[in-house]
Amino acid sequence: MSTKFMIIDGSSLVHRAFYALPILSTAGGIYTNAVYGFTTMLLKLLENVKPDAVAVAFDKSRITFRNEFYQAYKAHRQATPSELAEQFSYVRRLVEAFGIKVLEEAGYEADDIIGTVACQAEQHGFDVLIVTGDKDALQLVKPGVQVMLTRKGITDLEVFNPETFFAKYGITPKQFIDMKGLMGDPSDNIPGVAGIGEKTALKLLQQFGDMEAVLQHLDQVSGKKLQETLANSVEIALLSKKLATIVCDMPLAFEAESYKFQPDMAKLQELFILLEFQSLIPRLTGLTAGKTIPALEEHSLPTAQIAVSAEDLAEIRKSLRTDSCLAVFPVVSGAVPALTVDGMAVSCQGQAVYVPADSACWDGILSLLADSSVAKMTHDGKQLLNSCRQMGAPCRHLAFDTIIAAYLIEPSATDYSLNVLSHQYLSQMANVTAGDSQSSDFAVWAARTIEALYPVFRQRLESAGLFSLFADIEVPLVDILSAMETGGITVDTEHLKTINRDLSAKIEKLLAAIYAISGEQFNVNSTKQLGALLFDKLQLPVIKKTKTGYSTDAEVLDKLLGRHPVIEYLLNYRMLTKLKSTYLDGMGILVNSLTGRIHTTFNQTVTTTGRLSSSEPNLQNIPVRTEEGRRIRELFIPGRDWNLILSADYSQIELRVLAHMSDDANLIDAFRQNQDIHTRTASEVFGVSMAEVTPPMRSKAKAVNFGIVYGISDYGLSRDIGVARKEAALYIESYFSRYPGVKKYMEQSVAMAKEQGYVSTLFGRRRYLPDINNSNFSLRSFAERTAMNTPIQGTAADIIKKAMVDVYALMQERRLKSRMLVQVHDELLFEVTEEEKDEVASLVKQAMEQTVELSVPLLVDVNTGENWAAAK
DNA sequence: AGACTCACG
DNA sequence: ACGTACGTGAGTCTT
Repeated sequence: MSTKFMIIDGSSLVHRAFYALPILSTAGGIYTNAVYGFTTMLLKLLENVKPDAVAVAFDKSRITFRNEFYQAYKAHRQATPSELAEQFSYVRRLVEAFGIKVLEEAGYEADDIIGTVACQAEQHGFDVLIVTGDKDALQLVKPGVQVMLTRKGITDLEVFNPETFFAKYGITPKQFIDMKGLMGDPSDNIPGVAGIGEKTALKLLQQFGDMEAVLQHLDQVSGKKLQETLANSVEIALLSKKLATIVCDMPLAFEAESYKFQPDMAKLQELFILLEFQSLIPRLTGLTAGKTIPALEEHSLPTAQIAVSAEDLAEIRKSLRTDSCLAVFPVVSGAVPALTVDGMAVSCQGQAVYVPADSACWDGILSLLADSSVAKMTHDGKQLLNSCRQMGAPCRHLAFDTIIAAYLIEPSATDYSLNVLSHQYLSQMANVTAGDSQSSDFAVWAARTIEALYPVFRQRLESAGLFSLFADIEVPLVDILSAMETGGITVDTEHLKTINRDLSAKIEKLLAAIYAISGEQFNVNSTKQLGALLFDKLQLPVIKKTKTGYSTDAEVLDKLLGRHPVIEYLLNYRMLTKLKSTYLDGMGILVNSLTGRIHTTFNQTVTTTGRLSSSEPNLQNIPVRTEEGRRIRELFIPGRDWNLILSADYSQIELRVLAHMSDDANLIDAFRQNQDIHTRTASEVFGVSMAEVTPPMRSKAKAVNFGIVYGISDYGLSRDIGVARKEAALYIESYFSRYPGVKKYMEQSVAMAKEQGYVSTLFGRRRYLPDINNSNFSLRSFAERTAMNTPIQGTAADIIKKAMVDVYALMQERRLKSRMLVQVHDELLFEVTEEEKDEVASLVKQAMEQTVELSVPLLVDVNTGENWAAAK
């Protein structure tokens, strides 16, 4: 197989690109259109030609040896515009990052270097390809040397070999020089013989062969006039030919090794980011595949099952610099706690392999994962860590998770799949195997894509001030959530069955009573049928309507209480069936039959505020508000090797955060004195002493406090506490006059959102509010309330997340057996041993209260019990 | 798939 | 005059 040598006329292509593309510049004002055009061409060439050796030649100066004997050579050329001149240094840096040798010599044009190197390479047995936009280079075509010429623009390319050249021009490449000598070339200021054009030159050369032959046999030239013209122009003809001749014997040493193409992926990514070539980054990943590392080349990518040897992994390990990351992407099936790992793709600087779990060098992969000196990046680190926990293999030093990065950059997005991210951030086409995340091809693509996304995300995180939140809180939390999911929480299944039987009996009785009172059997779960009974047959007053009919929700039923005996039964029925279907039946089937535990999924990228969410089952909405509901909490018990459930919850964390962020003196005072905040608010709003606050006053004040946190509106408050809107407005006015700092803070939050388009938490987490200036009242109001609520809810979320990181680290440090089980926004749940109970209680309380220092103290209540209900 | 209802913070 | 309290997930019925 022959080896390919590609020589590019950098000067020519950059000029072409500059004039072919509209002026582009980065946000920082760097002009990039020529660099961009050149880079896309270079990438395309590397992809299509797959050269083994590459060089790029540049003109070094305007003055060359040709000026020595002909001053006017290229003299009338316009000066390079500064917009283009500035781009050459970036082109050079790019070429160097690509690991491509740059050629330039004082006194010579790029063409001469190209001619010289082309001849040398051809003599060394290379297949040479010259790429240029300058037709002059066509004279270099010969067996073993092809010229690729840009036609119009920069994408249309035409390849010439001796045959295709002759077919097109009817002369040989060597004669091309004679043509130019005779005709001249106005663009280069080559004079040529006056009065000889293309037709005549062609005729002469076809008859005589070359210029020298023409001049020696002037007598044989047809036409007296032409003979005279030529005779008078011998010197100028020979000079013109000399000017047009590309030098092929410059004194240049040829070292084949120095032209070997070896891209530096890290440098390239850096430059692409700098120049804002995001869309080109993924093209880098294909560059070196199976190319530069011989050990990998043998098992050439990307076939599905790749046998990888220990040496291959050693190569990867070798190419891992201390500041570089290993991208990993596991292929898994099933879910926690019955997860199977089929294999894993790993990639380092574009060199990727897929290793099946049953292959000989799987241990090599596991040792890479366990090696804390090798930083890992992945997409969905929790999945990776769950996989490792499943195998009982440690995975150390998770440094970057693209799913978390994408979430922090854009928390309102709903789809953080790699496919979407590569499209969104790398402008990459959808991966064809994307539907099959089980496939090894997908995994290899995924690992490379993660690497390509890394610099983009890293830069975005840093420029948005999100990196510390990312690296110090969110990424460490990934491992903790994985541990919590894998560990699970034990459920008392016997007790579950008992409660379920009990509930079923009660529901059956209620159902019978409902049928008896209403005089008909119907589906009570159907709001449509229930509405027909209540509002058509029984003629009860319609309190509220929904889009599709009558509303029958608890609020409506509450208002109908006493108007008909069936209402009370319905309310109870609703409550009990909810408990049964969602919490007993629904959760029951999710208890693992082997471990007796439930393994929820904690989602770290769902909420727009920064909170976690929990699903399958949702352990963050286990009933607590009613007596019947609290029985569900009795089902959550410590595992066999533990003794107690410990619960630690922040007291009024959101209002404390508000006190801190608003810097309201009155609110701060309330918390510094550790007063009952709702009583204090009642005293302020109603203008009475705290001792005079009555229970209804306190309850109203409590609603006001909630309203404040949610982004208050008189309408919402009036609806919640059942007073006239005017009265609600009065409470709000009164509140703000007593807490002016809070009022100012809320106004600032909205103003900030309107100005910069987003609001942020104490830790820098952002939420964008595109509707904040919308002319639609409803949408705008919603955005305004969000602007008030998100910094508070989000900061509280930041705080408990940071506390989890602190608590987990301390528990590991002290090698405690007790384990963190669940997070419920302001509460952490643990299973603890009797011996560790006191230590964990004080450790947790301390860590949670001290994780951040606010202008008011954080207060954590800790309780233990034999189950979740008892730990209150 | 969307609406409704209801569980939690 | 406008018309929603903020953030979630799950079960059930209807279309």
